[in-house]
This record gives sequence, structure tokens and C-alpha cells, in this order.
Amino acid sequence: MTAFIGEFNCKLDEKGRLSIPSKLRAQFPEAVGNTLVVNRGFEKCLVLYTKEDWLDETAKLNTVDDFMSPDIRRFKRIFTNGANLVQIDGAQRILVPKKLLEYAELTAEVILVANGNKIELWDQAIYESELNVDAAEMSQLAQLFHQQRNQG
Amino acid sequence: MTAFIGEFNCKLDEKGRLSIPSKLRAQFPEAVGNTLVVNRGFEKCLVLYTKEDWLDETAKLNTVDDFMSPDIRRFKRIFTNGANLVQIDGAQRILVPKKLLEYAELTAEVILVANGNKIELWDQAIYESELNVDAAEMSQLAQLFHQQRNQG
DNA sequence: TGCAATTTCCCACAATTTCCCACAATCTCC
DNA sequence: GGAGATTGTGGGAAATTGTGGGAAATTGCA
Repeated sequence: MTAFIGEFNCKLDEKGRLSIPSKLRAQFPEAVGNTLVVNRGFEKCLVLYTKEDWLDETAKLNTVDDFMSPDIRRFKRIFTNGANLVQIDGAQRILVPKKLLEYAELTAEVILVANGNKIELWDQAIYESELNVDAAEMSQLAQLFHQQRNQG
Repeated sequence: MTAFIGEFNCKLDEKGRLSIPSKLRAQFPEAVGNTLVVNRGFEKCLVLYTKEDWLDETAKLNTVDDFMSPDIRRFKRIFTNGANLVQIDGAQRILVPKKLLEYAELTAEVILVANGNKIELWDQAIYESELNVDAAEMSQLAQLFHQQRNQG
């Protein structure tokens, strides 16, 4: 599994192209080639995976048979909906599908945030408000994380 | 097994023709040729398979013997009976049989969603409501998935 | 057999995507 | 700090794709 590190400011041009900062590009394993997968995130953001990591994610889903139940089918759909292949062009850019741009309300200023094997894409303004927590709230969140972690 | 990736907006024209986005077409193994199989989905949608994957599906059905029960025979019959061969034409379109269009209530705006080795076809409005979950429901679905997965 | 409906095979235009180049900004190394 | 290399940004133009419709060929039905 890939583990990306870093946070980057990027610009989206009028054609919906987003250039991948070279610092990030350099972290891609060579095998990635030029193909990535973008999908909707749970929050108002998009998520970028290498194709391999995406297939790993979905392979998990496919261990459960569709005949099982409507809820299983629904869960799989919700999880995978929106996924799209994108190609990196000669100038290290990807063309983000319009639908997804709208979903995440991406305009000109985009923030890329590495997060494990995922890279999140946020509209700058939305990202800032997402990060806007005070110390008390942060410590509460940490507590919650700790609890859930021990529950499994 | 093929694993398709992507979600696409497509238009169905007045003749019932649906064009296959080139991004999706490019994912078909070459051996596919121009023949696909459409069938009813369990939900109000249609499902598109490569001919090979369809044969795998039906092979799965035949692992349970017809002698078993009337319900088994009935299930197999209903499942198989909606299946139709369709040809991809020169403009990368397929002609979706009317009966199936009616079944899935497809009108002009259709969404193609890859789901493992299947491609689902949804009416846009219906698809959106299928995907519309709140956080509570989602976590319930995730739990269910987790259980089923461990049961096998 | 003849009519109506469907399907296939064309062509054509509009929209999108890709490919390419060029310049500006930034970084690196001396 | 400065010069060259690299990276980021923008846009033009060609190629590809999506969409629609006309008309011939085929099918099904009466």
C-alpha cells in the first residue's frame, strides 16, 4: 500500500484540469503509470487513489455476493459510486470529471491532502472551515477516536 | 473476471439507443467483440455483462440443482428470462430492448455505474434516491456488510 | 403478400478531450 | 544573487466522441 505525505495548494484551470505537484508525483510508485482513480469522499471533497489501491479497496467489497441482500448491494453501490479513471497528461495534470467538481464544489483554489493511501481534494474555503476546530473540540474528537479504536 | 471502474452520464435517444462512453468501452477486454448481455437488475435498474461474465453468472445458477425445489426453478427462470444479447453499433451504442427500458423506467438521462464485473444502468432520478443515505443508515449498512462478510 | 414497425447502417454536426506548444513562476545550485 | 533547469499555467488546434436523424433493409404480423 502506498502512503502519501503532504498538503499542497493547486489550481484548477477552466477546463477542469488539476496539476499534480511534482512533490506528490514523486511519491507515486513507478508502477502507477498514468492512471489514477477519483471518487467522491464522504465529506464534501474528492478522493484520489492509485488504481491498484482502488482495486484493493473494491476487492474487499466483492468478497460478499450480490445475491446476499438488497442492503449489501446498496452498500457496495454507495461505496463505489462516483469512481472514475483519470489519466495524467504530459503536463502532470488530471482532468477531473465535471460531476465530481460540482459535488465537491471545487473552483480555482484546491488543496490536496495526502492521507494514507488516499489523497483528498478540497476546495480551499471548505477545507479551512473543516479544519477550524478549537482545542476543546479537538480533544473531544481524540477521545472519541480512542474509544472507537478500542472497541474495534 | 473483469473489474470495471467508473460512473457515467449517458443519454438514451428516442430509438432506445444508449451510447457506451469511450472510457468504459476502453475497459472491455478485446475478446468481448461487439456482443454484450443486458438483464434486469434486482433493483429497478438493468445490468450489462460481457458475454463471458454472463456465462459465468449462469454457471453459478447451475451449481444448484433444479430438482431442489420449485422456487429454485422459478428463481432461475425469472433471472434468466430477462437476459438479452445486444450488439454494439458503429457509433458505440447498444439498442436496449423496450421491455427492459420499461422495467427500469429509463428515460433520457441514464447513469452507467461499474460494479465489479457488472455495469448497472439506472434512471438518473432513481439512482440518486438509491444513493441518498444519511450517516446513521450508512453505518448500519457497513455493520451489516461486516457481519455478512464474516459469515461467508 | 403487403403493411407497419423495428433495426441497421449511414452521415453530419456539436461538444469534449487530447495533444501540443509557449510563457511565467519557482526552485536549485553555484 | 543570478543563471539555468524544472514546474505550473494557459490556451490553440486537431482528433475523438457523443448525439441526432434519414433512409434502406429486415422482421413480424395480419
